[in-house]
Amino acid sequence: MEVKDKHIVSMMRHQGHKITPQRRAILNVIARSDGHLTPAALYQRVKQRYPRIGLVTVYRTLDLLAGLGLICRVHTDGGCRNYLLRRPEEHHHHLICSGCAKVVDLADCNMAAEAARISGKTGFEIERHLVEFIGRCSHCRQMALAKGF
Amino acid sequence: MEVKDKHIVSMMRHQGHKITPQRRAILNVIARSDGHLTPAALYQRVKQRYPRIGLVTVYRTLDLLAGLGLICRVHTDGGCRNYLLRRPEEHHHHLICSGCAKVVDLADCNMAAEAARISGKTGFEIERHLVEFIGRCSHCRQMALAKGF
DNA sequence: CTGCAAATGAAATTAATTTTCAATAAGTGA
DNA sequence: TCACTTATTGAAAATTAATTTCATTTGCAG
Repeated sequence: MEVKDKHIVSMMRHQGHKITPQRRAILNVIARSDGHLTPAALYQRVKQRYPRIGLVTVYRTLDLLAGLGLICRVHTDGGCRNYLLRRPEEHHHHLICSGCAKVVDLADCNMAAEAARISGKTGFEIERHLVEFIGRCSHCRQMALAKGF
Repeated sequence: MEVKDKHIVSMMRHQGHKITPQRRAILNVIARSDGHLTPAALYQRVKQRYPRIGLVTVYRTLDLLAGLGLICRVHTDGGCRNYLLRRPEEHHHHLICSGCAKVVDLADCNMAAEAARISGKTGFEIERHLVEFIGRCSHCRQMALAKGF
């Protein structure tokens, strides 16, 4: 049981969640993967070390871990299904309102220097990147003010 | 028919794809949305102006448009289902290998100044952001060299 | 050790996505 | 304008993904 695992376990306990062998098995597989996993992939892997596990437990545990901020989502393999028109032809970033879901395009990207720095540091050859900012637009902010929040 | 729509239509034609009224209707709805749309949401909206459309046509058209780079994906509403352990507790970015799917955490974020600049420019109050770099790790690059590519 | 409530998983259900295949129609060339 | 070819469509079916139901199990506090 690694230090990181122990930390996660104590965080879950602190939030009032029980530590079951299924949750340990799931956590183990996630922690030992150096890449990213879909629910189905995770289920296959967990089943090898804990064959009696149910798929629904995997989904539940992922939701729990995500809700507690103990796992991250990654987005780069094209499986996400939330779309908008590509308005600028050139490379751009997105600014998305958490209130009304409006998307603003941000055309001036200045990540080249950062990508080069990361490249030098990690040995990766960086092909592309994605950047999203999330916040409340001026309209949603005004609405919140008008409501007296 | 707006200029942008015309441009998209000619790109599709140039790639050998036919321009059907269904595709026009879908493109219209996407273009007029200032936010992002799931397949189901898009289908509901398209159906209002083109009631005979099939759901599968929506899926196919989205795949076509995404493949041609004419639409973008956005990721910030929590619906994406590709996970990895949250290794650094503090805020971090991800560097993902397009060859082996390995994920490297990038802990030093320097987007605060950029976020403030965007905030001043757009009136948004920015709450958070996400950044992913995609490229090939040194191992995959070596494998490609070893194969003679 | 006991009791309670959270957690589990099989089965069923719902939701999302894709395939099949007959019919339709976009677009080209004459 | 017409005929032809092949891409595209959509209903129905199928597959895959995700969630719910509910009886049973079990983690953990006292």
